Amino acid sequence: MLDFAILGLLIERPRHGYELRRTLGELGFWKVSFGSLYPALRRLEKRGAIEETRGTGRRKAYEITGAGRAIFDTLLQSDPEAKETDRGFQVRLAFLGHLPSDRRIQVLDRRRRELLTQFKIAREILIEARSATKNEDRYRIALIEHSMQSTEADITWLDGLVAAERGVASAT
Amino acid sequence: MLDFAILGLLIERPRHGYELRRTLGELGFWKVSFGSLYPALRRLEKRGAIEETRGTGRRKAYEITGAGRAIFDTLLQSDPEAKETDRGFQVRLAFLGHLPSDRRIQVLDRRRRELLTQFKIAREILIEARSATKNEDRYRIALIEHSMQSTEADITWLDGLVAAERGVASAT
DNA sequence: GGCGATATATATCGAAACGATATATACTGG
DNA sequence: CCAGTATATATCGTTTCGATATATATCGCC
Repeated sequence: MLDFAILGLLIERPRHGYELRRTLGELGFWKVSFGSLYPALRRLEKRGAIEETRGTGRRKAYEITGAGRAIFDTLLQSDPEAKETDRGFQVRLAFLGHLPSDRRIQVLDRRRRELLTQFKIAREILIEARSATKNEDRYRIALIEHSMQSTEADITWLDGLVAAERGVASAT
Repeated sequence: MLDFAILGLLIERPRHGYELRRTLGELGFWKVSFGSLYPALRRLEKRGAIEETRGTGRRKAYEITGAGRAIFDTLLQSDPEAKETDRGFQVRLAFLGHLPSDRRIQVLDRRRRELLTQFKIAREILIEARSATKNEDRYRIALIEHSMQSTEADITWLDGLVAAERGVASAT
């Protein structure tokens, strides 16, 4: 997934390592560690997906190659029914603009179904936990409740994205 | 942090590996993989923090030792000002009942400050991103907005926990 | 009662990511 | 011009992941 994210950012324009890290953090993904980033760049280089070109000063600018674009496309088009991590979805979402509108809705919809399942499971667990409460489990209960609330909010947010997408799709 | 979580759960009662994994997932932490869990158990065993005792059938029940309790306490009491990951906080929260009330508020408060910083940073980034919009960055903007909303909701939730804690503290 | 399907349970492998740390260079204020 | 901070690359050991293998227990059902 890190590879996917790096390639996606490099499609826009060449960037150096430190900048990739910063941008990744700014997208709200996660602040990837150097111990992840630089090995990832070596990896992509070895696969011929990116090329190093000297930048100003100490910087090494990286450019995406044709092969890199192909890899990005494969990842972008990959099965919308397959399971995905939270981070995986975030990265996919960030580059969703590269897909045609109907495919976008597919991706959003799958995510919605996943979250709904999670929500239902959490609800079951909460009922269970509440009935077996030992008083000092207060914070455990709070944790489960909060995870439910977050999931619910995420679903609502997704609904908004789908609605906006349909609006755009029908307007064209 | 996984070690911390395992010890915390084993303090209540002996559990076997699979059960630990399930419980960890139910607490809304994360569904830890077997490739993390079983090595973690070996690690803790080697440190003398836990002991294996045959359970029914194929199960191996693990019990916490005195040394294990000591390690748990050290982790629990560790510097409330140190940086912590999201997961780290979650685990700490789950076992917050083991701390006295005033220390609990400290932990919640530190987290609140961290989230507020994150929120402010996200706001800056959003302003920046909006002004530089290239239309198909729509989903990127949405991602940042959503991360802000989530952080905001988390802060509100924390405020509720602090209020409840103060209520309990003053009621005693 | 038995049998097939599913759930439970432990384990391991290679790859990926983490967190800490080292080091060098560029920028900035006094 | 020089000290302090921000930028930038890199690597080390450890942890975690995701996939997969394998064995046992349990449950539905004819």
